[in-house]
Amino acid sequence: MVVVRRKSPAKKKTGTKPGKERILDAAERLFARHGFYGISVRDITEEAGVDVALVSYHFGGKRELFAAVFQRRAELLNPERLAMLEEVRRAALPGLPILEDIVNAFTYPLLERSARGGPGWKSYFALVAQVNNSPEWAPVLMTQHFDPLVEKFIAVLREALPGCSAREVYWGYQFLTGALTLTFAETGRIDTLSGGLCKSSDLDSVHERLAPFVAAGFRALCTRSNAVKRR
Amino acid sequence: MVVVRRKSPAKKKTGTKPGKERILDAAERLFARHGFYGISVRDITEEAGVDVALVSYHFGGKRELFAAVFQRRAELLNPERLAMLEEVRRAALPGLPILEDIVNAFTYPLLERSARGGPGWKSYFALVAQVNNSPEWAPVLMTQHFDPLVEKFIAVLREALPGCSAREVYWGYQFLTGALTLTFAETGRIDTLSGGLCKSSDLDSVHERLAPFVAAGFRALCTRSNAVKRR
DNA sequence: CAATCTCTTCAACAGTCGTTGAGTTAGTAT
DNA sequence: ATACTAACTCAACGACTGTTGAAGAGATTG
Repeated sequence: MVVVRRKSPAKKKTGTKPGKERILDAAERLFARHGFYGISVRDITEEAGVDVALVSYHFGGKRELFAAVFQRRAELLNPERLAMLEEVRRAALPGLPILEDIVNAFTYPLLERSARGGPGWKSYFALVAQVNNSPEWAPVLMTQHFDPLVEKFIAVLREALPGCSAREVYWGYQFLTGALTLTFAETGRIDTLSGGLCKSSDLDSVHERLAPFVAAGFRALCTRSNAVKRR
Repeated sequence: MVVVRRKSPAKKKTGTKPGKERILDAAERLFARHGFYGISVRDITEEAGVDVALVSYHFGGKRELFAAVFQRRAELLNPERLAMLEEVRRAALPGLPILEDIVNAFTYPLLERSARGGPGWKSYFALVAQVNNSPEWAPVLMTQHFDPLVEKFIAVLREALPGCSAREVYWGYQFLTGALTLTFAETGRIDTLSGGLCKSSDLDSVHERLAPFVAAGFRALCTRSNAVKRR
């Protein structure tokens, strides 16, 4: 990528964060926009105001830095999502939770942080969007950091959809995660398409709409599969 | 990326295609997997069995090659999608087309070619998936090559959803395109998640399910927005 | 004090990057 | 035959790539 290079060596910026964290923050921002190969370690360390060699020192190499960026916030996120899922389940006892609440437990902690968690979270979810759609990275990073949680969600979804075949639930989950991650990419396309009526960054609007949309979709898949069976 | 380099200059492969087309084919395959920055022009020309300089000669540069790859099949695709949309509209006269048929006109030409159009088409849609989720490329390439068609689809969707506010339709379209493009990425994640029950490459399964899912989602958005208004 | 440790800087490495200009080939038009 | 052109090869350009080893700074520990 084209980046204006500082002529004099970039000294530490105003912040007093240690170099390791500054590198993670800068890498998050830049990887989110241009992907793993679109950014050099020098782009990152100059943005962070530290020496190039620190990437190898702290992380071992560029790939490991990428993995560390991906891991950092996943570890903060997943316990909260799991707790919210359990809470939804508990609150519905002795009955079963409704679909909309399950979907919300899956999406709300993400949408909330992307909307109001600060620029770091915003970048992070844009990065997740790219990784999730990459044949090269998704099988490694998404599977490693998110699949254990996803399996739990799908188990609860299946509980809430008795009589619905497992395949329908898996495909429904695929559509859900596709809709969600494109939202996180915030490419601004819906802004221009709608002539400014909708804004990519308006994640509250997404939060209002995604659960009803997806829940209705799940129910349609189930009635469809039952109709096919009945034939 | 790591690629085994041929020591002796790679001569033309068995095919007799002209170099320009061979470059487009190779670039499509490699860009789809590793993105624009993840592939060098030498990776491409060696895969194509032609000289490095031919990229600059035929296309002007690497970026222009990327744009040409993206454009080539978009031009073949969009007329067919538009014709199918018009056909759905005409067949419903004097009434309005049903949602499922509109969604199918949008998705079927894509899913059909990705499933049975050959490896070139498969790579192409995987590339579209990555571009659509990239803040760097989507505003340029997606907007340029697909937005005129998308606007027509959204216009017909609004006809078929009378009384539904425009914002709901735009958000519904966003969820649709997110679900669709993640499908095209074929990352294999649903395969491992489902323990082999579902396969990323099984686009017929997607074709059966996407229209019912999305149509139900659209309807849910509309009833939701009307419920909010009525308050 | 000296020893040790972590964090950081600096300079340099071998290799790869996209692009270019000059030259070759082959086919067509004049 | 000559001239022209499009398609292609070859060698090289300067810039940038990720990584490394040696050295230094500063705090902590013995």
